[in-house]
Amino acid sequence: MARPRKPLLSRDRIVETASALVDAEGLSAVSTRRLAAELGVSGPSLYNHFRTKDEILDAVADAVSAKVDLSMFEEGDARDWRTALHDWAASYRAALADHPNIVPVLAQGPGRRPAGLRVADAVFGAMVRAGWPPAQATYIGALMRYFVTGSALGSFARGFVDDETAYDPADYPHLGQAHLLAEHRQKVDEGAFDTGLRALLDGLAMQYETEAREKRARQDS
Amino acid sequence: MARPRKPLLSRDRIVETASALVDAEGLSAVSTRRLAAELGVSGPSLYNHFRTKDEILDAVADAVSAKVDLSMFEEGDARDWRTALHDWAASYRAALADHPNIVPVLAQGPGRRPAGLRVADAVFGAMVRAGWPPAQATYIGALMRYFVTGSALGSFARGFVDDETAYDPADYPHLGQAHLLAEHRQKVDEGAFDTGLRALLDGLAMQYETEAREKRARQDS
DNA sequence: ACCTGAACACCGTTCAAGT
DNA sequence: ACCTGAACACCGTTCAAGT
Repeated sequence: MARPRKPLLSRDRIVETASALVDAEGLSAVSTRRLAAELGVSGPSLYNHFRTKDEILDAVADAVSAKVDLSMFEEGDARDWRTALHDWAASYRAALADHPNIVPVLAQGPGRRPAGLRVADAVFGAMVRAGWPPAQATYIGALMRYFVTGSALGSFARGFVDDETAYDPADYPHLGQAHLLAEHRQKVDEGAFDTGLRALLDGLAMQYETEAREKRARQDS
Repeated sequence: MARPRKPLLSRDRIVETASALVDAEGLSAVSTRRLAAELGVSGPSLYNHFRTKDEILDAVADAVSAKVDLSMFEEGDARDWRTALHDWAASYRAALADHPNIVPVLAQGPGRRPAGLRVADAVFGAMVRAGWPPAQATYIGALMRYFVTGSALGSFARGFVDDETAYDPADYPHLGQAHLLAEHRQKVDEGAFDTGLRALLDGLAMQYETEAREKRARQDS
């Protein structure tokens, strides 16, 4: 066969197929041979388009980052910083929840992934524009990512086992209902996420007020 | 050689050696053959002590969970829930920071790992005792874990590249200083963690006060 | 019970060969 | 430029054989 006159592969087609495979069967199902088979080519062909398998997975992760809504951070948007942060976090979480198997890659940080960097850039810029000092704006981008990726990676309920015998009351006196969590997992995950997000935003608002008060005091003196 | 009269291996020795290997060279350095070589045996020997390689990594992760301080959640401890949560989060984060390479395993949730379950049990029990409704206590255990594991996994600064050319100002207008982050990474990570933890605890304290007020109102009527 | 070597069905990646 | 098969140096795991 050798070289076809029209390329069989493209970066986009590889990423699409890899994404579908990750979603359907998990990260561990992605081997270069398996992915190539899915694409109708032989394993080494992929290396004409990506340098390593990790680069392919990075591209899959970045495609998820690209789906995160950033419109609330645009200059003209009417939302205040707190609402913007809330809406962004919700969109971020929804994007990860749609593709939970790739979250371990995403959670490591943006690295060189363009969409991941775009997210970091947008939130930092918007927080500075809203009056946060640059150092605090950096912290906010980081801590929000901690929380959102942590929640997507370690889905609380999925992290417990659906097996009553796993939780001996002698060992874990308070976990009597833990095996039920798998049942309610969606409710628990949502409740924990909403509670945590509200707490974070309430707490940040308090710090913002404190800073504003101090700034006014400095100007008055 | 065959069977020696005194076993060459034990679960503890395997976990210790695997931990050292993970710390020194990362998760990907742990293959059953490599680990066995490190222990002076052949690869399949490990299967007399663990059913799978994943079970070994789970045990390595659980050894880290076992180092998390839980004394603040004991019945006799004088710390209030907010201080307890703060001190626990700090100890949790320190334990993970000592062994960053195993965090991806830990972040997936406690599963069947005894020390991980003990942590979940302790925080849930203490929050209920402090007056939180059980559903909220569950959420608190979950959201704190989201934040702590998220921060350990996705160390913000490590997630950026130490390379100025990676951040074209045309693409990322606000990331001009991003390549400097690697330098300050410890400061950024600590600042983001401290800021986020304080915000979370401030926000939770607000919710606690609201609940307490509502409870008083119900009792007065 | 606990170790061994051989074997099975895989991996990621390189490379010369083909068009 | 873009695909191929062959090859290299690995994997996790099973299993019969040894004591």
